[in-house]
Amino acid sequence: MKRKVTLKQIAKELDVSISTVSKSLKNSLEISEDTRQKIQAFAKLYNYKPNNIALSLKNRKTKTICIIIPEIIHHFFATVISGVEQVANENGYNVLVCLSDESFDKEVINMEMLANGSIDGFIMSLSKETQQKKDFHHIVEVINQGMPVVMFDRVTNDILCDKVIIDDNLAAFNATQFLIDKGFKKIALITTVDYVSVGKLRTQGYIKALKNNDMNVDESLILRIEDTENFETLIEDLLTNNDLDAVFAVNEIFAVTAIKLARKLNIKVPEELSIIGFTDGIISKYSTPSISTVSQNGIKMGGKAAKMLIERLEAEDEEDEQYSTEVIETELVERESTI
Amino acid sequence: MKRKVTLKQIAKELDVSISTVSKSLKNSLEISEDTRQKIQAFAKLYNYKPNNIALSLKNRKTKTICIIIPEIIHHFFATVISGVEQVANENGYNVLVCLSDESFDKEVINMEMLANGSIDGFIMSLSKETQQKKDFHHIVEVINQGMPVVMFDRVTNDILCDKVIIDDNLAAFNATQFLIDKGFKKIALITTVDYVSVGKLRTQGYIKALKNNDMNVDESLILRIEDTENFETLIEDLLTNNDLDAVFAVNEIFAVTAIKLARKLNIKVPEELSIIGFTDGIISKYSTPSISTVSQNGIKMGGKAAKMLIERLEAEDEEDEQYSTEVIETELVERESTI
DNA sequence: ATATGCTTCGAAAACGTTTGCGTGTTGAAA
DNA sequence: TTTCAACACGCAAACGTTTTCGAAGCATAT
Repeated sequence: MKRKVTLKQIAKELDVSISTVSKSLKNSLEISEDTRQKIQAFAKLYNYKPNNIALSLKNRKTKTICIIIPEIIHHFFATVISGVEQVANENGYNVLVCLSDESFDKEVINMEMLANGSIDGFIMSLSKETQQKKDFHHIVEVINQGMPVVMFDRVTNDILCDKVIIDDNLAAFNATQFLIDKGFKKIALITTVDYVSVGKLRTQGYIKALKNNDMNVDESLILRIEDTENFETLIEDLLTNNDLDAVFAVNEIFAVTAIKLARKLNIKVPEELSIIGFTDGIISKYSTPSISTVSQNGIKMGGKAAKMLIERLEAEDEEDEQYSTEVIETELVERESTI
Repeated sequence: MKRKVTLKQIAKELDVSISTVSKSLKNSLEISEDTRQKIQAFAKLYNYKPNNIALSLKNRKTKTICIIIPEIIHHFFATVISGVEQVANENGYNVLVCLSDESFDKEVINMEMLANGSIDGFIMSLSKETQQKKDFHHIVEVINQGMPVVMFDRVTNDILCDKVIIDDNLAAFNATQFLIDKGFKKIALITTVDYVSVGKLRTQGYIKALKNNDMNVDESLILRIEDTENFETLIEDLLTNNDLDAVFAVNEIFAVTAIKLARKLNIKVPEELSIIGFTDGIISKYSTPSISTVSQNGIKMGGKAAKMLIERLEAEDEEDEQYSTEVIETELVERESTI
C-alpha cells in the first residue's frame, strides 16, 4: 500500500527543489528541457496527481457545488440532480448531495456545515418545514458571506438570488383549461396545503382557469392535503360524494391514487373520469391507465441551475448583483387518463 | 458582503498570536480565563467557523465519502443514497454523489478525479460497461493507495474489498419456488444478459428452483434482454407464443411491461397469469395491479455500506485486511399480481 | 540570592500546492 | 579581462489550521 506521492517526495528523490518540480510539471519554460523531462517521467512513473485539498486551500475554491433537496426518492428531484451533475461535470465541478428530509433543522445544519469553505456554492429547493416557518436566515447568511445560491422549484420571494422555476400557475392554468376545453364541468383539484409554494401556485392556476371561463369555484371540489394525513380516504370521499368529470392533481402520487380509487369505486378512467397529474415521473408512465401530466423537465432545470451557479462562480467581477429568474417551459403530455 | 473571518484576522484584531486564538477557541487551559473569554466572545460576534479545507489538509482527511452509482433515477439507487446519507451524516460525513451513467469511462474519470485527497473513501455499484469489460484497474489502484472501497449490489469477485449485497440467487430461487408452490408449471423468466452480475445470479436462482422441483428448464421461456434493444416486442412475443402460467421478472420495468402487455393481449393478471418482479420500488406499488416483488431494502444496504466504510476509515490500525461481505435479507412482498 | 516551578503566551513547523522574485552560473559580446 | 544577458533553479510566502516546544514573567521554596 504505497501512499500518494507528493511534490516534496519527488523533489527529494530527484534532489531538486519543490518549486522546480512544480514548474516542471506545468511545463514552465523557466526549467530546462532536460530536468523537465526527467521530472515528468518520474512523476508519471509514480502516478503523481496534485492533491486537490491543497489546491482548494490555495485557490480558495473547491470546484464542488452542493445541491440540497428535500427528498431524493422523489423522481423529480432525482432528475434534477442528474441534470446538475451533468453540467457540473462538464465544467469540472463535483456535486455534493444533501437531503433535508423536509426538515428545517437539517437544512440549516447542512448549510452551516458546508459554508465554511467546503464548497463554492449551493443549489437548493426548500424543505416544506422551511417554507412553513418562513425562516430563511441560514440562506441569507450564506449569501452575505459571498457564496452564491441558486434556488429551484420550491423558491421564495423573500430571498434575492438566482432562481430556476417553472410557471406553476400557468402550467396549472393550461392543464385546467385543457380539461375545460374537453367540455368537463365538474373539475376537482387535489392539491397540497398552501404553504408549499408550488402547490399554492398550481391551485391559483386552477382557480384562474375556472374563473376565466366563467365557471364558479366550488371549494368542496378542492382538496388540500396535509402531508401527514391519510389522504386516501380524503380522495375516496371526494370521488364518492361528487359526480366528477375530471380531476387535476398537483403531483403523481395524488393522481395515481385517484386512479386506483376510481377503479375501486367502479368509475372508469378515462371514459367516466379524466385525470391529469403533475410531474412527468415514472409512475405516470407505468400506471394503468398511464397518466396525462404536466411535464416539468427536471434534467433541464438542474442543468440550468448548475449553469447559472457556475457562471456566477466564474464571473470574477462579483459586484453585478443582477439576479435572474429562469422559467423552464412545461408541456402537457397526453396519455391514457384523459379522453 | 463580509468575507469569512479567519484566525489570523482575529489575532490581529485582538493583538495576540494565532496560536493563542486557536487554543482559546478550543478552551485550552494553557490560556488564561480572561483572554479565552475575550477571544471567544469576539469569535462568536464575528461568527467564526474554522475553514474545513484547511482542516482537511492538516488532518489528511476530508470527512467526505463518495458514492458512485450507475443511475440516480433508478429508485433502488436513490434509496441506497438515502441510506448512505443518513448514516454518513450521523457520523459527521458528507456524501458526494457521482453518476457513471453505466459508462466505464465516467466511472474511471470520477474515481481518478476524487482519489487525490478529495474524499476519504468510496461506496460504489459497478456500471454495466465495467461489468462487461471486466476491467477493474481503477478500483484496484484506489485500493492500493490505501483508500477504502465498499461495493454494493453490483459487485465482482475480482476485487477484494468490503461488500454489501443481497443473495440474488436465493431470492430468485425463493420467488420461483413461490410460483411453483402455487402449482404453476410454465414459468417464464425475463432477465438481463449475463454480464450484469445480479441478472446472472437471479437467472441461476430461477434455474435452480426449477431443477430442484424436477421441472425441466425450457430455454425458450428465458428471455435475456440486452439493454439497448426494444424489449417490449420481445416480451410480447414471449407472452404470445407460450401459454404461460407465471412470469418472474428480474426488475420492475420488465415486470410492469409484462403486465401492460398482458392486458393488451387480453391475458388477465393475476387470474390467468401471475407475475413477480424484483426491487420493491415505486412502480410495483402503484402499478395496476400492484406487483408482487422481491424487496431489496436499499436504505438498509446503503446504511450498512456507509457503516462499513466509516468503520474502516476510523480504524487507525489499518493492517487488518479482513474484508467482509454483508448480505442483506430480502423479502417477498405479495401484492395483486400473484394469485 | 539562587533555584525551581507554574502560568501564560508566541514562534514555528506541518499539511501540499503555486508563484514572484532573487541568485548563481554560463556564455558571449565589448 | 570585464560586463551583461540569458538561463536554470531555489527561497519563501501564501492559503488556514493545529500543536509542539520554548520562553518570558512571576511567585515560591531553598
